[in-house]
Amino acid sequence: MSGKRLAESPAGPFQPLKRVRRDRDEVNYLDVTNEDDAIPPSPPDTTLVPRGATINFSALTRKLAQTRNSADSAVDLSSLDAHRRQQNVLVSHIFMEQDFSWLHLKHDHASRPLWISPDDGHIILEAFSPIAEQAQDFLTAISEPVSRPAFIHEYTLTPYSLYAAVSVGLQTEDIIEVLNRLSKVPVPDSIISYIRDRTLSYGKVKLVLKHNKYFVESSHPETLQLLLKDRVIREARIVSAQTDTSIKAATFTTSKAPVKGNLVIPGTKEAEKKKDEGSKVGPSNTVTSANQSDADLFTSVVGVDGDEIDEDDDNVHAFEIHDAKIDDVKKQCTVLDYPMLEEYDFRNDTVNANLDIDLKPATVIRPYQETSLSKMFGNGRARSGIIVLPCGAGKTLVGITAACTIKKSCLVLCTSSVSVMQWKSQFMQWSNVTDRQIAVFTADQKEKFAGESGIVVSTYSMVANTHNRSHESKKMMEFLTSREWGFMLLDEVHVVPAAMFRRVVGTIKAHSKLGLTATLVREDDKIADLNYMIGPKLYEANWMDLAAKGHIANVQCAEVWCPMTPEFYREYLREQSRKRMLLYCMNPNKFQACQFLIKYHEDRGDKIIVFSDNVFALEAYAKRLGKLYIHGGTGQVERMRILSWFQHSPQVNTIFLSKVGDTSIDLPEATCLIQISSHFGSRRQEAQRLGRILRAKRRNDEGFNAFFYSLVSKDTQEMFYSTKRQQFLIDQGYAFKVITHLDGLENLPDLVYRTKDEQIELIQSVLIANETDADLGTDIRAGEGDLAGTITSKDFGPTKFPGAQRTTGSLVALSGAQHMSYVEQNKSANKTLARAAAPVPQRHKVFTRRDKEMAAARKAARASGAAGRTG
DNA sequence: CGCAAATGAT
DNA sequence: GTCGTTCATTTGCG
Repeated sequence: MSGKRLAESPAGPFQPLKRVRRDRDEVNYLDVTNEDDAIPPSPPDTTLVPRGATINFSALTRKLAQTRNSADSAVDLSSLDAHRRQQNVLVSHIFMEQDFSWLHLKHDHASRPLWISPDDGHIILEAFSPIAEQAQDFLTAISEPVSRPAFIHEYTLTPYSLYAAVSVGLQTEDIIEVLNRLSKVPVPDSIISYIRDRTLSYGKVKLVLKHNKYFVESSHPETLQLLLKDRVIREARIVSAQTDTSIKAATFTTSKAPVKGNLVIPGTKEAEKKKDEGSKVGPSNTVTSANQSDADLFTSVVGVDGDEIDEDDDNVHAFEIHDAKIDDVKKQCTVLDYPMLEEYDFRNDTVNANLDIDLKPATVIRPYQETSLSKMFGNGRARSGIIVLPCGAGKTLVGITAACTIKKSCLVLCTSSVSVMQWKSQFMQWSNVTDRQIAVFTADQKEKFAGESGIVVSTYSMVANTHNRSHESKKMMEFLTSREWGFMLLDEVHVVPAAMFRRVVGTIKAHSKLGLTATLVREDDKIADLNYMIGPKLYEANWMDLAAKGHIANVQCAEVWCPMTPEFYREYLREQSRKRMLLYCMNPNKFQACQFLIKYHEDRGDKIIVFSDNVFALEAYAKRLGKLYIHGGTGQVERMRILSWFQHSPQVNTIFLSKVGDTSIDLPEATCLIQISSHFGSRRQEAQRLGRILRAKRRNDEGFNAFFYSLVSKDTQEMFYSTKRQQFLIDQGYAFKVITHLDGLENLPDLVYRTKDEQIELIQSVLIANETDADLGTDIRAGEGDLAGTITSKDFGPTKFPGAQRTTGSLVALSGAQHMSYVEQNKSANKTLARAAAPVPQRHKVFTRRDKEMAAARKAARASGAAGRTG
């Protein structure tokens, strides 16, 4: 089935090849294989890789991921030869275009896991290598992961990734050295000079706050000299009395380079040890577990002693600059290709009051959380930067731990007010922060913390908003902007590059910033801006690794191809693009597939979330299948009620969600996710949705899986979008299966839209709804309140409205009293509800109440007719 | 509570 | 490759 997909993708991944070194041909390839350290003829068949490791790795690795499932079953030992031949045929034409076979393999290349492309700095990691995990640690530090499916990982060296590498303390020559040790071929000169060039200028300059003064700091005085040649930077400099008296004007203040010292990140094993040892504190340069693991990497992989890679110069040099000109200097440094790292020497900050918080004793953080934090606090200061962890992997706890390490005033920003509340409660849960120390700042609540220092949790829009501010907000904003913050925590940091939100970075004075996100991708090109706005990416977890270690769920991904029924496809071809969407969403085959999957997983005991971007489709599906749903129009109270039913009641196992589910709703545990409408190709959204089922609880059970289905109508635009959306997940190593037939679907009792008549009815309702929505739109909504297309989930629960009058009105509208065009559609909707309600053996009280209300409503409607609506 | 306006992501 | 629609969020006001 995957094969079919391959065949159908028009261009395939192999088409857009760069035409490099066309003169290369078979001869060169043979030259290499004839060397004494020729590749062994037996598996693992690395012989394929050197020729395949040419270009367009992304496409290749992605395709490998997609075909992995079929390949796995197809390849056993007996057919390995056939498989290899097949692979050769598949990729052989590539070598005509580009060939690196002139690179000399080291004699022991088999034990080294890396291939490095001389052209573009792409690095291929053999993930099946025994030292792959250590190599991966190193690669994540120095390069960007491009694609990480099961066996072959691809990384790329970029200026920013090297910037990040330097910022976590790696030195230029060490990077080259380790790379060389891991590589099957000597690191190409082009790559060496690339690394030297970039690391020479990047990460050499730091912005440090010391005793409430800003310093531009560097280990290299000549770099500071260079920067001072720039007018903007020169004018920002404060020439202190001390330097004035010295003979040379260009002398900088000099001090010992900082070491991590006895800084202990709370919640780590180190912290435990400290507690046990009591007062016994080692020498200032204690080796932490994080340092230890780094050392392990270098010694085991590289064979270099830890001492050798220590910083060669212990002195740092600095000049002071004006507080007010920080932004200018930062910008200018970026322009000059010397982006500044921001570091906060919080332990020596005596000006800003300490905040007395700590993690609760019982709180222990996970290894990868510790690793990410060790990147941040590696040298005893707080580095600004971004940490990327999948949803459900405990981003919040990382942020809280960071705050508890810095122990200064802290500002937390998130996207929605729901998140604000969650952050506050998480702070209360994991740390010993008191109610007086933590305050929230939203439209509803405008608090200030008591005392010198504290935590404020707010939203981006609250801080970014410039006009139309209420009096209270103005006062609060003055409070926020007037003081210095030790730590700014940016939740969902990928939103910050947006025009409005990026203002907050400028308006708030924070000494260190930490951005958290699960998906560091945007569909525009603004994501790179984060490098200078917040800082480099300090750590990015590999989803597959976390899943393998049981921290997040193991997810089975599948794309279900639903053929369009002839009637729907005819209309699809005829309609304009806007209505097309609705048609392929409402495809009866998709409807049935959805019903089948829900039934199947409910029987297994799964909790199921169904996503639909399209609200009309969302409501239609939910009503037809008799499930609860939430969309943007659903009130806050209603949402909470439905979510808690979903969480606690064994009768409510499926809910339907619109885009609201993407962010800001803290969804309870779910183990199965179905997408019925995902028409725009947003990788972030797809990843975020998948993240909804990653939260691990029962995940340590052997063989426990979560399920992710994408329902796609065949031969429509959806196919294109679906592929685009999946890219992020495929790069994370997820394999999508393609399902074209659901076994047993035909035999499902109560299968919806089984007959042609019902399908015709559906298509008519779709077309009519489309028109009426466009024509009547707001008029009807305003006049009738709850029209068929606009009612929300409140109709399923106890109604919020005081009298039965309103309920009656909405149901009369539902049954289509006012427009003939609604009759067919809504009669069927009512029938559906009634039918779906009846056969369920154990009724939740929600439904019994609803049944009663509906019965009463019908009775009232019969008795009073349309007149009843006027109330 | 409902509305409008602004903004964001696609 | 680009264009634009829709649905979501936030805020303050009446």
